[in-house]
Amino acid sequence: MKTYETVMKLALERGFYFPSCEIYSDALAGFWEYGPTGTKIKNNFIELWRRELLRRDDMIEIDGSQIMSRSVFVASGHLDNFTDPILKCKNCGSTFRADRYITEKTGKDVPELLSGNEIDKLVNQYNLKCASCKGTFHESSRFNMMFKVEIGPSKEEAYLRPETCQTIFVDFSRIFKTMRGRLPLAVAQVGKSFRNEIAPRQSLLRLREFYQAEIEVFCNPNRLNDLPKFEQVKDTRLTLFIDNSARDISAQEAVEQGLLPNKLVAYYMSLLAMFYSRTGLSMERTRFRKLSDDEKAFYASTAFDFEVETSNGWLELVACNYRSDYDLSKHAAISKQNLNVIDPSNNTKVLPHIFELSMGIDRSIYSILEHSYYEDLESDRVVLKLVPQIAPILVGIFPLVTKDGLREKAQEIHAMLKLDYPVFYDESGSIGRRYRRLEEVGAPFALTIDNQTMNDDTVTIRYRDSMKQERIKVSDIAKVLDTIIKSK
RNA sequence: GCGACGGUCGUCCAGUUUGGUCUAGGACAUCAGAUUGCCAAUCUGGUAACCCGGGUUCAAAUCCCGGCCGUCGCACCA
Repeated sequence: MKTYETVMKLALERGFYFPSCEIYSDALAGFWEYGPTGTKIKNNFIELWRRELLRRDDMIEIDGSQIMSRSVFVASGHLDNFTDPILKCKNCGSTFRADRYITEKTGKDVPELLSGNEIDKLVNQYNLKCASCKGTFHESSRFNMMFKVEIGPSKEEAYLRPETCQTIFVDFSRIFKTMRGRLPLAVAQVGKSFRNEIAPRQSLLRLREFYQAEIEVFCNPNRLNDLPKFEQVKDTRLTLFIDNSARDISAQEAVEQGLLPNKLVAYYMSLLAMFYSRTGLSMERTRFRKLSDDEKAFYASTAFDFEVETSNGWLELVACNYRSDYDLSKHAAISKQNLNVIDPSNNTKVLPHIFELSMGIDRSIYSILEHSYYEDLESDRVVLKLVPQIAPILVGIFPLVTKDGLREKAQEIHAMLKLDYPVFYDESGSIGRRYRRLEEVGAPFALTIDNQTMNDDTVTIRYRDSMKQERIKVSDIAKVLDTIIKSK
């Protein structure tokens, strides 16, 4: 059974990921490290993302700061909207989201942005008590999910970014000019974001410090259906989950039937689906779920979550948000910069709208591991069926025995390949044991150097999933590996 | 953040009820040597742990208190 526990166990045993600072007893929840194997998988995932999304669509990529000034988050709305009013019980310490709690108890609609004084007044007026123990509340306070940092000796107020996209927004003007941009322009970034989660849980699934890969598509809102390259993806099958029912539909039909608002949104959602299908996720266990109004982020006008089914239920991997001009208009207003650009197709000035694909990398890695985990009961083995592009090791190189010159021959082949391919040399233990160890970390191939190698310069290549073996020439190894890696 | 339960080698578990025999044991994994040589073979030897801090006691893995972490439930999830 592929469960969270079995994947977690493998991750700990094989160095995929593990808790941060674990040798100290005051290690904090919500922080995890990628070990050597996990780092390779993560890097491979990001490289595949670059290949299948950025290069395919000629996107540009930046790498921005993680600490950003206060004004950025005034403009983005995070200082207001990212802050929850909290009621804390004096007696048992239970905390409640103040606005929702008051609404729930009194039936009154309470705006989220109510001041602390007004909240305390309502609490007194209705004589609200703690739901757990009937205790009285402290004065209401605010909890901000952003990590605040102090810069320099004057302790200038700044924040760790809670989403990577803000750097793309604030850099937009310069990027557009220096890169001779034209709408639609997709700008991508991979990096860390930070959120002070109240209850981080389940290792990579809810972290306080986590990786995002975000793509922000700047577009002319009047030309969302003027997108010739949509032709390339119009037949892509998408699973749309709307109003509690799933439908499998082509990108073109989805636009025609109004399930997706326009070609631009459909185009990028199609690219995203194509990318994930290459990571080894089981696509029949994924869907784009349309968010209802009360689920949407405060900046989104249309929102789909790309979700994957795991042993814990459906998990959000990617937020696909049509953010309209929310971000650029706010940044333009607060920074007093003009962020309009010219659309040369009709020489009009526009403030671009933004459609974003905001991917959670850590969750994606976990989901790929879980979907790849396979217990082969017949052969009594655990196999991680990672695709070659994601696997931390592409091929293991094993001398069948260490005598008769086989060790030296194997080391020679290893040296020949190691600069160009992720290979792994191993001569310890029986050959079967080495195969087992290799497939447990998802390596799809093994090359075995045997006595015949010494006579005719061929090796066996063993396929992880079928356990079948073939002989290939040593001089052909690179060609065979290239074919595998570069397969479409 | 609240509540319940839990935390012992890399992993899984025994030991805690009833403090002493625990100098903490086993299995798997791992390392070295021997032997074998195409699917986790065998033998020998080794490395390796009581979450942290305080308390009770002649004596603490074991009892008590606090912290941290984990699982689950509630709440939260921009």
